[in-house]
Amino acid sequence: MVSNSDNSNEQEDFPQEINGLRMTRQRREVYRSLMAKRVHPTAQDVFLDVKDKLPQISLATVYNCLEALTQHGIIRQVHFDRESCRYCPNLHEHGHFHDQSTGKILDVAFKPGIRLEDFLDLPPGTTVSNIEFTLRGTIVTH
Amino acid sequence: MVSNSDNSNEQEDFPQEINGLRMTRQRREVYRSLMAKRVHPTAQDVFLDVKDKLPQISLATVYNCLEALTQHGIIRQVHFDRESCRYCPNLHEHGHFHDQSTGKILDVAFKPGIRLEDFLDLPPGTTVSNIEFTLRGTIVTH
DNA sequence: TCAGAAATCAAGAATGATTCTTATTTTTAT
DNA sequence: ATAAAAATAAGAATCATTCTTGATTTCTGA
Repeated sequence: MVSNSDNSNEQEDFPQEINGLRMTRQRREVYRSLMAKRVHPTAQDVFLDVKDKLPQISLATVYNCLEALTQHGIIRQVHFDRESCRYCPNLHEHGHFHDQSTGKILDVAFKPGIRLEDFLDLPPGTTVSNIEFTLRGTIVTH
Repeated sequence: MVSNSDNSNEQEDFPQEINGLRMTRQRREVYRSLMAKRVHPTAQDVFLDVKDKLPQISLATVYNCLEALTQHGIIRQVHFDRESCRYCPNLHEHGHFHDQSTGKILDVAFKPGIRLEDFLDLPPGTTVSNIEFTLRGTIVTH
């Protein structure tokens, strides 16, 4: 492995730790890539992007980093059917719209103040810990 | 292959065709299984269940049947993260709740008359062709 | 009714995203 | 500075799903 000894000191403008997760060189670049592009990339996409900065990084490490970031609540996974998992650094509760004409994936916010019970018939006693809301369609601009 | 010559006549109480899809012996049993149990089974689950009636059926055929039924709008796929795909014969617009204490998956109806724009900030010009709404959590019964 | 065409099926191989394993390197705590 | 713990790279393994192929069944039109 190439020397990583400057790992923790290189980036003075970046926290050493987020939500209790140590920001290693690899995790930092993976997170940076997600924040900079915001295109809901797959692990493969992130891998290719981060390679410019860290040419020796492996795909397995990208998966490890994405998993660690997800487990610590720093990013979220986004699933469309059983396609490759995508990642999103937007932590606000929101859904995702896949525009089938452009292929782009957009964040879709919930109306402010709305609660699940306002639009869903949930069984009584339900506690929801995780929500995934995905839409497909097209956008007509004129 | 075991003779299938009684294929189309065996079930007099079952339509020969649904939404333009010919109901073969295999498709009929797959669909029957989904309708009878309503537990959102995986392809593997359906395979094991249908084997009682059609011992010679293959997993690939179950996948083919589920795909054909899905393509003809007779059933729907249900996805939780990247777990095995599950299948649902309820065609009403609805979401799915995975109860993490029991492992059960429940259909969750939308409030009657509600529209997406009522609770979502969709970009103008959006046409939604497909919705997937999945929740995880627990239910407290007392 | 019968022959050829089209559709369906079974079985197993192939695919592809993700996870796992292991050896190495880096970081942390003493 | 050193031993223990954590993280990484590389490639093998896994597993749901799809694909391929040859056999079987169903359909269509003489």
